[in-house]
Amino acid sequence: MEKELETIFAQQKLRITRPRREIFRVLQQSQAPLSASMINTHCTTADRTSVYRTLELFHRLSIIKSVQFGWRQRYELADPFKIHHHHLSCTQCGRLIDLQSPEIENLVNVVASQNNFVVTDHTFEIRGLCQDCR
Amino acid sequence: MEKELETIFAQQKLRITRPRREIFRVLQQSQAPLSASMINTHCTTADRTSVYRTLELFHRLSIIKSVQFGWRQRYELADPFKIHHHHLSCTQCGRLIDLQSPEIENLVNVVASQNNFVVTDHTFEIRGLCQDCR
DNA sequence: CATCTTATTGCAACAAATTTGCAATAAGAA
DNA sequence: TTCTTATTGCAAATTTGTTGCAATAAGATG
Repeated sequence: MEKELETIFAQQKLRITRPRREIFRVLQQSQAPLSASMINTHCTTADRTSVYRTLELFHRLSIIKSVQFGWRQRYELADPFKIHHHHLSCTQCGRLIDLQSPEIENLVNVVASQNNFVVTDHTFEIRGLCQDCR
Repeated sequence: MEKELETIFAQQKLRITRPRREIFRVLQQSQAPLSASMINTHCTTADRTSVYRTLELFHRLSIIKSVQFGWRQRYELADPFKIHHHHLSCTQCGRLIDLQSPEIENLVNVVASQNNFVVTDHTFEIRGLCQDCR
């Protein structure tokens, strides 16, 4: 996947730098989505400022996507860098269940073409109470 | 819909106050989702603090929901107060197209019951380039 | 309608999160 | 190895979000 990163960067005169590598790795090694400040604390070398700037860059390049996490937002790697999935999220205990569904992928395409949209990404998330908390 | 508000509040010893009314109205009159600070500037009487507190309260009561808007998150009225819908969002120009789809609603229920989940809310969002920006 | 209880507000002071300007640094092309 | 310039780190400024608390005002009650 570092391979893919290089490809993306190569073109638009962007450089693969140490902070960018580190932030990417942090995101990659995390199971759950992370908030900006969590990413911060996981980065030993990259400066706070770089984290924010990199996060925005990654988002613009669709390398990461942001997802709802409780009342706030967090980030995780996007499609080509992670197996595409969605979330079932328990509002009580915070549990996050990954979910894959061909039907959704399908629906995305149908809806998009109906609206003349070129899809780059999508999000599907169900919030509620999990088995244990219901 | 003010009617519904009253019903919700009546029970749990909550009061319908001026700031709460104002914030609700601001949300109601807005086409697009608003950020906390946008809501702030639209409120003439309610204090910043009240806005934050009210937003959290409304969220807990499922009166509003938060949605992705570009890189950040914004709020809009939830189901009973607005027709349930999803978003097609253009990453280029920021355009937001409302979308309704019975299939999604359906899928939500199927997936949820497969996982023993009690659904309280869900999000579906497609990001990409709109007709004009593609 | 006056009164009483207490949920809610506004404010001021904090604390945390995010942004900006800029000189120093280091990718990566030549 | 050199050179260009994208990117970084740092310090300072802003913007966002939070907390404690006395003052206020919903709305229940008589």
